[in-house]
Amino acid sequence: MSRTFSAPHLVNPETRSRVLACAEHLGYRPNRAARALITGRTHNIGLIVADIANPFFPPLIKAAESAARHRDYHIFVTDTNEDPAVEEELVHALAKQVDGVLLCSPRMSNSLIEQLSREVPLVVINRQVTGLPSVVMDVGQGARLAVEHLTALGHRHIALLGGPRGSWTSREIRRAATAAARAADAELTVLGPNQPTEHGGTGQAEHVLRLGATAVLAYNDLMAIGLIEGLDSLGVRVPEEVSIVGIDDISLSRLTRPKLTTVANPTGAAGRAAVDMLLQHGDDRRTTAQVTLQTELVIRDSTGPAPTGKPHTVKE
Amino acid sequence: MSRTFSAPHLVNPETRSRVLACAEHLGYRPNRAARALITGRTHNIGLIVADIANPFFPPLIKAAESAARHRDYHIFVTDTNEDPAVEEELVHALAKQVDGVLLCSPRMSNSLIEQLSREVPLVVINRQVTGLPSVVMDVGQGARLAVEHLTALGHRHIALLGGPRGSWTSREIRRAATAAARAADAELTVLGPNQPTEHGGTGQAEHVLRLGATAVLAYNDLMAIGLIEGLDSLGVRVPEEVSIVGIDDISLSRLTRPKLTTVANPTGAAGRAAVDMLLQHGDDRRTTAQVTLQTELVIRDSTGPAPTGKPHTVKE
DNA sequence: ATGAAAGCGCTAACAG
DNA sequence: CTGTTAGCGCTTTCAT
Repeated sequence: MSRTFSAPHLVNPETRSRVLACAEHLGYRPNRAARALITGRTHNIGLIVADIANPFFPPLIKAAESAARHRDYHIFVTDTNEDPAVEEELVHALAKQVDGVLLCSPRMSNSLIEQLSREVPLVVINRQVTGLPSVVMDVGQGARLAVEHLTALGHRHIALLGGPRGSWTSREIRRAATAAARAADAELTVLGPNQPTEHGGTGQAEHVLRLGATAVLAYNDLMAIGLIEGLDSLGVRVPEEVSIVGIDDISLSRLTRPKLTTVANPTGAAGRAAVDMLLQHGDDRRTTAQVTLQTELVIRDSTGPAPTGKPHTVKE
Repeated sequence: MSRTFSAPHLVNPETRSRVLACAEHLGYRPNRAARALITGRTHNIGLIVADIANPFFPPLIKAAESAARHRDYHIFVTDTNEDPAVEEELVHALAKQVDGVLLCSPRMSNSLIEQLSREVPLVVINRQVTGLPSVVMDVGQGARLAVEHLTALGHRHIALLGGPRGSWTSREIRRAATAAARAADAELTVLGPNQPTEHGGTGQAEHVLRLGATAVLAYNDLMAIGLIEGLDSLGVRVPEEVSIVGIDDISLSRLTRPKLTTVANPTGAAGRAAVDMLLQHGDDRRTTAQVTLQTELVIRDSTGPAPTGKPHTVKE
C-alpha cells in the first residue's frame, strides 16, 4: 500500500510495519520519478553553472546543497562550459525532472532566459532579468571600492581585465569601475573580453605592460592570479611595479604569493538565498523579488603604492 | 502524435511538420520523466563526488560530461560532503532518475556499495569492489615512484600524511609507500587519518617537524599545499629543509611557490572511461571490467636533496 | 501511415 | 482505516 510511504500517519501502525517488512524483504523502493509525475513535485533542484572548475562556484554549490537538504530537496549540478547553447539545452533537459532551476552566471540573452522561465521556475544568480527572481552580489560596489583603493594608493592609470562576452557581472564591473575612475580623475582602460580563467589573465600580461598601467582590476581572481604569473615570468614584480586586484575571494587567493587583494563575494549566502527564493514562492511565478548581497574589499599583498614617487602618492 | 518525437522516420513528413508547428505554437516539450517511466531510459547519469570543492574532481566531471554529451546523455553531479550517510541517500535519490551512477571516491563500506548496485547500475571510481565495474588510477604505483624519488634524494625518514577514513586510495598509497620505503631501507611514519583539505595538511606541520622526517608524501595536493603553508609559517623552508610530494596534480600545484612535485592522476581519462563502461554494458550487470589507469611522477620544486647535518628545531 | 488502447509506478479521490 | 479506481504524460502494440 502506497500510503505507507506517502502518508504514514494515516495508516494503522500494525499494517504499516507489515508493509514495511514486506517492502524490505522485496527490496522495494518508491520510484521518485513516477511519484513526481502525479504530485508535480520532484524534490530536486537543478543548478546550472558556467564552469565547475572555477573555484568561485563550489562554495555556492555547497551552500545551496545544504539549504536544499534541510528542506528535503536535492541539488543536481550541471556544467555548461561557458557555452550559451549548452545552457539552453540543459534547462530543457532538467525542466521536468526538477522543481526549479538555479541559473548561475548565465551567458545567454535576457529574452531567452525569460522564455525558458515559462517552461520551469527559474532563479537567476549573478544577473538581473526583469520579471524574474534573482540573487546578485553587488559587484559594482566592489569594483568601486577596488578602484578607490587603487587611486588612493596613487595609481593614475588602471587597466580593467574584462570578463567573457555575455556576462552581466562583467558589464556591472565595467560600469562601476569607469565611474569610480572618472570620479578620481584617473584613466581606466578596458581590456577584453577574456576567458575568465588563469589563462585569460596570463595572456594579457604583455598587453598591460605595453599600456603603461600601474594597476589592474581583474574580472575574477583566477584571471588576477594568471596575470600575476604572466607578469612574474616577464620579470615584473607585484605589487612593487604593478598592483593587482581580483574579484571573488576564492580560497586560492589566500595561497598565492603575493596574497591577492580582492573583492569578497558572499557566495554561500547567494546559494542559500537562491534556494530559499525558489522554494518559498513555489508556483507563484509572478514573484520577482530581487536580492542584492553586499560585497567587501579584502586588502592583502598584491596592491601597493604606485611606483615612481609622484607627489600625490598616498601612503596607506 | 507522439511518434513525431519518438520515431520521426515512421511518420508522414507533412503530418510531421504540421504536428511540429502546432507543438511550437503551444510551447510543447516532451516530458522526459514520463518518457523514462515507460522506456526505462532517462538519458541521465548521476555522478556522486566526495567534495566538489576539491580541485581534483572538476577535470573528471568535465570529461565525464563531455563523454556523456557525445552519447546524448546528461550528467547530474551531487556532493556528499565526505559523508558516507549522504552518499547512500544520494544513490537512493538518484536511483530511478538516472540510468546509472558514477560513484567517485566513495567512503562507504564495500557491502553497502554492493547492495546499492542492485538498485541502480553503478560504476565505482577510485576504488575496487569485487563484482562491480570500476575505474581506478594506479595511485599505488605513483606512491612507489614518489618514495623512490625521495629515497634517491637521500631521505631516510619519510612521513606519510594519510587521507580520510574509509578511503580506498589512502589504503593503497599506504600499502605501496610502506613497501617502497622498506625496499629502500628507509623509515616511513604514517600520520592520520586526516581531512583531505589544505587544513588537514596545515594541521600536521608541527607534527611532521617533531617527528624529524625530512620528506613528506601527502594523500593529495591540497594537503601538501596546506603543509607547505604550515611549515612556512613555522619558518621552515621547502624543499631546503623538508621535501614534499603531493598526489593528483591539480592545476593549483603549478601555481604555488615552490611548485609542487606530485603524482599526476589521469582524471580526465577516468571520467571518460567510467561513462563508457556504464553506457557500454547497458543492463548487463554481470560485467565487472576493472580498468586501471597509469599515474606518473611530476617532479617540480618542492623536493630536493635531504638536508645534511643538524636536524631542524621547532620554534615555540 | 495513423488512430486507439494499454500500461509504466505511482498518488489522489472516493468508497466501503 | 483500507481497498479500489482513475489518470499523471508518455511509448508501445495492435487495429485500421
